[in-house]
Amino acid sequence: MPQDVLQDILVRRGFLCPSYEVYGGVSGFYDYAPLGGMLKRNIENLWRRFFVVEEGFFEVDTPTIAPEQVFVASGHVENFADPVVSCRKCGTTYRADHFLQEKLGAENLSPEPEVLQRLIEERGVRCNCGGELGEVRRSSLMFSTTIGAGGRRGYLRPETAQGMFVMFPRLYSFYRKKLPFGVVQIGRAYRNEISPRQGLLRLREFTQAEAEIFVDPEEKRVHPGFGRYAGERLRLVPRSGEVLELSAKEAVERGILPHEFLAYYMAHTRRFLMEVGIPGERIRFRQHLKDEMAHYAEDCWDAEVLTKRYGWVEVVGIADRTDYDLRAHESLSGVEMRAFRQFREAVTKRVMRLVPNMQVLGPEFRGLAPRIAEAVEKLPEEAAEEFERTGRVEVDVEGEKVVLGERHLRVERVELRQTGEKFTPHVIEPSFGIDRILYAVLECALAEREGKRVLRLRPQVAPVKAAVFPLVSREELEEVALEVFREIKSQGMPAVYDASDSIGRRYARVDEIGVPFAVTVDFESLENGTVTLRHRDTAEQVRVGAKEVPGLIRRLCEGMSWDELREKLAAAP
RNA sequence: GCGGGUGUGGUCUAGCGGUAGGACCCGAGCCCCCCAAGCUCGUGACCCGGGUUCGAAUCCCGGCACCCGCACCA
Repeated sequence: MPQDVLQDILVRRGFLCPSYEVYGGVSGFYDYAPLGGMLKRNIENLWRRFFVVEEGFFEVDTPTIAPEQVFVASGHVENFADPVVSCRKCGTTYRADHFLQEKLGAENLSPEPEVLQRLIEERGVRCNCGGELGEVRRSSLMFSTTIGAGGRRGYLRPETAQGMFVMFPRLYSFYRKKLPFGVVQIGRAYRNEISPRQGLLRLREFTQAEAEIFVDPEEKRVHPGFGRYAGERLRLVPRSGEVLELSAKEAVERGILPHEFLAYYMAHTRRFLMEVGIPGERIRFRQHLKDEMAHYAEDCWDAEVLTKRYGWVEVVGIADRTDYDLRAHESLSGVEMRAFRQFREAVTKRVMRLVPNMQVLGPEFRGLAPRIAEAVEKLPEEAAEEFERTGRVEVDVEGEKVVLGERHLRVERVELRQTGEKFTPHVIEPSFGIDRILYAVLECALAEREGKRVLRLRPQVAPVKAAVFPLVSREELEEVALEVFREIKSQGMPAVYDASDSIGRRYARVDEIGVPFAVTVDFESLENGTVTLRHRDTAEQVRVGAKEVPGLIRRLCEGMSWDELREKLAAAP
C-alpha cells in the first residue's frame, strides 16, 4: 500500500493536512504544513526559472476577486454554471439541458433554468426511475461575493488568466509593441466543486502557474526557438486515441500538433516536469476531445503523469485560446485589445472617395447634415465609382434614405499609404496545476530501502537541503557540527541539526522527509578537520573538509550529481 | 447531491453501556554507537452537536470528514 505510506508521511511529517481540522475540516481545502509549504515554493521557483528567466515572460500578480463583467466577457458566467435538476425520489442529479435533449429529442436548448423548468412541467418529464423532478437550478462553479457596501457582484477567479488578459493594453506597451511576448502569474484560483475527492487533485482553492503567450496568428506556425526542442521526443495521445512517440518536429510536420508554438511549450513543459522529479516515461500528452474542451479553446493538450494511486492525472493544460478572450474583453469593455502588424512593405492604394460639401449640405439638411457626412464617409469605394457614373448616391441616415446629387458631393482621388494593419493576437496558454504536480513529485519520490522510507526528492526541490549531526553527543563534536550547520545556513540553504538518538535513527528521520545530504562530525573530524558527507539515495559517504562541505552541498543542490562529486574527489584527493 | 462503508493520542489499533489499554512516533535523561531495534521516565485520544440512559467511545438522530459506487468535472 505505497499510497497509504505516502499519506502517512505527508501528514505525520508535516507536508500536508486538511484545512480547518479543529472544526472538522472542509473538503476541498488543504493546508501545506511546514515542509509542504517549502516544497511548493521550490517547485514554483523552478517554474519561474523555466518561464520567467528562460522564456523572458515577466511575472504579474493580479487580484483573486474580479467584478462580474470580467467573467461575463470571458464566458465563465454563462458557461461555467450548469443547469441541473435532481430527482425527488432517487436523488439522481442530471445536467438539465442535456437530460431534456435526450428525453425530448430537442436540440440546442437554452440553458436558462426557467425555460427548462417550463419544459419539464409542460411535457411532464420524469426521472428515469419514474420519480418526480425537482426544481431546475443553476450550479455555478464560481464562488460569488460582493464588493464594497454597495454590493457590486464579484467572483473569485476560476483561473488566473483573466487578470492577465484584461491588462493586455498595458502589457503590449510594456513589451514595446512587439509580438510574441508572454506574461506569467502564479496564484490561487477557486472552483466550487460539487464534490471534491482525491485529496490534492480536486481542490476548491488551488494554485495555478499560468503563462499567457501572445502571438501573431500568422506567425504561430513557427516558434523562433524551436530548434532547441525539435528533436525532443514526446509521447502523444491525439483524439484518435492511438499512442505515438514522436519528436516535436515530426509531430508538427505530420499535423498531429497544429503548430510549433504548441509543440515548443509541450516540450518545455516536459522538461520542467522532469526537472522537478517526474520521470520522462511517466509523462504523456493527451489531446482534449472536442466536447471536453473549454469554451475558449481551439485545441488543448494535457500533460498527464502516471500515478500509482490515480492512474493518469492531468497536471498541465496547454491550450490554444486563439483570440477568444481578447476579443471578448474588447467587445464588452470597449477598449481596443489589438496589436499592429507592420507590412514588409507599405502598401499604397489609389482610392476614390466621396467628399461631402458641407456648404450645401448644411443649409439644406440642417441638423441632419453632420450625420449625412458621416454616412457618406463610410460608403465603400464602389459607391464613389457609381456616383461618378450616375451623379447620384443614396445614403441611410437613421433609417431614412437620403438621395444626394452632384451639388452635395465631389469625388476625390487620393493615394492611401498603409504601413500595416491591426489584428487581435492569439494566446497560447500553458497552465500548470501546482498542487497536482506537487502530489506527483511526492509520489514519484517515495521509495523504500531496508524497510525504511526514503523520499528521493531532487535536491533542487527538497525543502531541507542538509542535516548536520555530531556522531555522538559530546561537546567537542557538537561545537564543530554547529559551526558547519551555521555555515550551511549562511549560504542560503535550509538545514536541520540533530544530536539526539542513535545516528541510524537520525539518518532515517531525515531520509523520510527527503533531506538529500547529511553531514556527520566524528572523532576523526577533531584530528584532521574532515567530516563525512552522506548521500541520501545511496547512503554512501565521502570524507571532505569541514570548510568545504557547505559549498559542496550548494553545488550539489544546484545540479552537480553525486557521481560528479565523487569523480572530483578522486581526481584531487 | 444520492447510496453504501468508516471515524479512539501524531500514526496504527484494543475496548462495543460502568468513565479508555497497547505498539510505533514524539519529548527528557542514561548509554556513546555510522545507518530506525538498549534502559528509565514522560506528554498525548474516544470527529462535532443533540437525544435515550443513573451512566454513552459504545445505542438512536443530525452534521462534518474520509473511502467506494453513481452523478458532476471550463
